[in-house]
Amino acid sequence: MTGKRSPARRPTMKDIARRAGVSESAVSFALNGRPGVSEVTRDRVRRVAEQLGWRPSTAARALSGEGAATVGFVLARPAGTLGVDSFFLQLVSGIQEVLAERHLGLLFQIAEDIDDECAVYRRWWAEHRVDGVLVVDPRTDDPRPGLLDELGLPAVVIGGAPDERHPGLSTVWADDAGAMAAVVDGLYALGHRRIAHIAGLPGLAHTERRIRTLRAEAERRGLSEVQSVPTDYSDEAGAAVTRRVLHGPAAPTALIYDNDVMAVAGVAAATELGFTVPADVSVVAWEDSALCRLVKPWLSALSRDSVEFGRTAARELTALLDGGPARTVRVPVPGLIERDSTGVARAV
Amino acid sequence: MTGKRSPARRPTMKDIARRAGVSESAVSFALNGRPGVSEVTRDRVRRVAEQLGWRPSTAARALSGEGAATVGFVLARPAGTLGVDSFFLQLVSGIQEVLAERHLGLLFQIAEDIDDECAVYRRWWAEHRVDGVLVVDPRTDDPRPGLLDELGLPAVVIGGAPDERHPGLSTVWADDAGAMAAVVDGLYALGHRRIAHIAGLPGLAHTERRIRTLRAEAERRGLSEVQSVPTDYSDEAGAAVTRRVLHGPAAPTALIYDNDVMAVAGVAAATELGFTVPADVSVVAWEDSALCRLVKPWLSALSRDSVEFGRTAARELTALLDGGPARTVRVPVPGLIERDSTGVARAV
DNA sequence: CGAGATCGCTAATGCGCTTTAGTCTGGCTG
DNA sequence: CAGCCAGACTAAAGCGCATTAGCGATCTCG
Repeated sequence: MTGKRSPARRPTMKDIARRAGVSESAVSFALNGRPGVSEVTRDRVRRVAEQLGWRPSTAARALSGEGAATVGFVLARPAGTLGVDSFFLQLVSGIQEVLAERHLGLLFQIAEDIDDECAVYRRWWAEHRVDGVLVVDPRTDDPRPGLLDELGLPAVVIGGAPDERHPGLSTVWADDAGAMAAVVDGLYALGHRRIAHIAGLPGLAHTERRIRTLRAEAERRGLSEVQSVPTDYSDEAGAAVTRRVLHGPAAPTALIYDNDVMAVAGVAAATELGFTVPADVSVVAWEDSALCRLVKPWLSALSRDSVEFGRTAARELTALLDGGPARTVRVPVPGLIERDSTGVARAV
Repeated sequence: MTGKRSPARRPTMKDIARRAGVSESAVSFALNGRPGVSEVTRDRVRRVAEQLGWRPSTAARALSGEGAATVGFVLARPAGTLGVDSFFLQLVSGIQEVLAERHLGLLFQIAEDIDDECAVYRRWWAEHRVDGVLVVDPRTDDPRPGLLDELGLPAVVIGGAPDERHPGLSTVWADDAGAMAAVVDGLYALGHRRIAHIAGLPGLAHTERRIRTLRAEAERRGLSEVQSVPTDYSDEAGAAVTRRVLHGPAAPTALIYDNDVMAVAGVAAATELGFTVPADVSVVAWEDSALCRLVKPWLSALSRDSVEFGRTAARELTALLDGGPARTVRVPVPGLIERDSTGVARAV
């Protein structure tokens, strides 16, 4: 009879205690660096632990009040728009890097929508699963900060503007208002006066922020033919909106897309309509990726270091878990990489 | 003095017991559907639990032998090639769907390389963090199945051919040998006799399988000018290899790319060299995605349902966790979606 | 009608760890 | 030399849950 699984019992502190000839408490003291044991004993215990390949059971640790050594990350996006941009994997990659150093786990979950996401937080909290969470895609009028405050779950909001109503949360964000201003500056300098902004999901804080900033920048320069059109980030939407705005006599001469996928789809759509990029219309993608250099012409894009963004967020969260104060930190404004899709505006 | 965080204590079974006027054990019996309490009491307890918003502490559960209610997923790929294809997020999305139903958490980690990945498994096991794991990117001569067997950690290998040496592991895979045969069939029928296969990472089981199958198919038809070139999946490699194989007098008339990104990069490279797709050279991408319809010409691609793939894998793992036997299940062979990048071979 | 089975429930134990409250020894002080 | 105290360590309790043993009360059947 072969057993179901080879047992391979994991060593516990009791095993260490026995082998080292001390009590379990001594082992605990020794391994956690607290006073109560002599240095000699501490060393011996450490050696035995290492030799046995001992690692603390997170379950037991969590149960005795130490926290779960895990942070949570929920992604609430329509299933269709999931794999399209590379931003999230890069972000997660950066997050991981920092968490791994401290042996913190990352509990990952995909949710249907924001209510579902809130339910996940509640469950995680009740189940004692996570010590803190990373929140992405902050919205205008977002229910999550309030909930997390209420639950007392440490959290850092990624990509949101600081929210003074929830001083318990940290925020890590890039000033896309500044980036938008820079883009408009550049386009204006090239002679563009009619600009369309194919925006992302309405309701997302940064979408609204970009739209607001664009409007403000336009007003500041007396441009009246500037518009923002929200989408769902999909390539279909990008193409459809492109066709729509390009239709008619006073078509924009510059298009700003809120992600790379839409930009690529938009270029294809524009080309089909007989527009040449950048001769007839300039294109800027808000998010750089391999994609931007996979198509012709190469896309000018706003580039940021998403991995570093993730690292920063994770660092803020660990600081919070260590009992530090909530902070608001700004990561560098995305920079415009000028490639082949932007040029001097066609003479009207 | 405002406390650091609002306490918001989570309810425990003791609270329920008190409110329902029964013992803790009765509560446990009631809530877990085991015999030992009357239906009346069970209902009452359930109601109280719900009203209190009680959820079992996974820590406590895990400690009392029930497992951690979590499965692990490690991604070991070079950081650069991380966000490029949409396969993983879709896979994870499918996995989630199944896990969420059973309230299983997904612990996600990115590793440097396969040794690092093994270390992660060891740690997870020792820390009692996961009940099972999902393994991707199986390799020829893979150390992971052996390790997982040794640790007694239930696991399902995603995308690997069945491995009779480790009967404890389940396997979920698509028969890409069959798919490759179908692709070659199609290309052959279109008159293609010289085919280049821009393959993925060498050492990955499915890369080797595809290469082997292609060779076999070529031999079967007496084609001598068929080659496979392994790459690192990056767009740069895709472009570089494309330029290389297209150079010279007997250039292939058909190119098979092991992912969508390389295919797109390859088309761009070929176009630069003066080749027209599909007039001069046909292109097939092994992995369909939005990307394939973002470029001109639209790419013919092998399409599979990655989300369903993930679902299937997760289902197998949960079956394993329930004590079921290890199984090998095949998901449907990817189907060739013929779009605009494949055509009749140019007359030689 | 009494012995055993069954039901509905409670008390107690253990999972692996942290932490508090001791215990004991040796050295130091007055 | 009694009295104290610091240092090194142990004993025990508790975290939230599952589980086993146990205990009356009711039921069943010979």
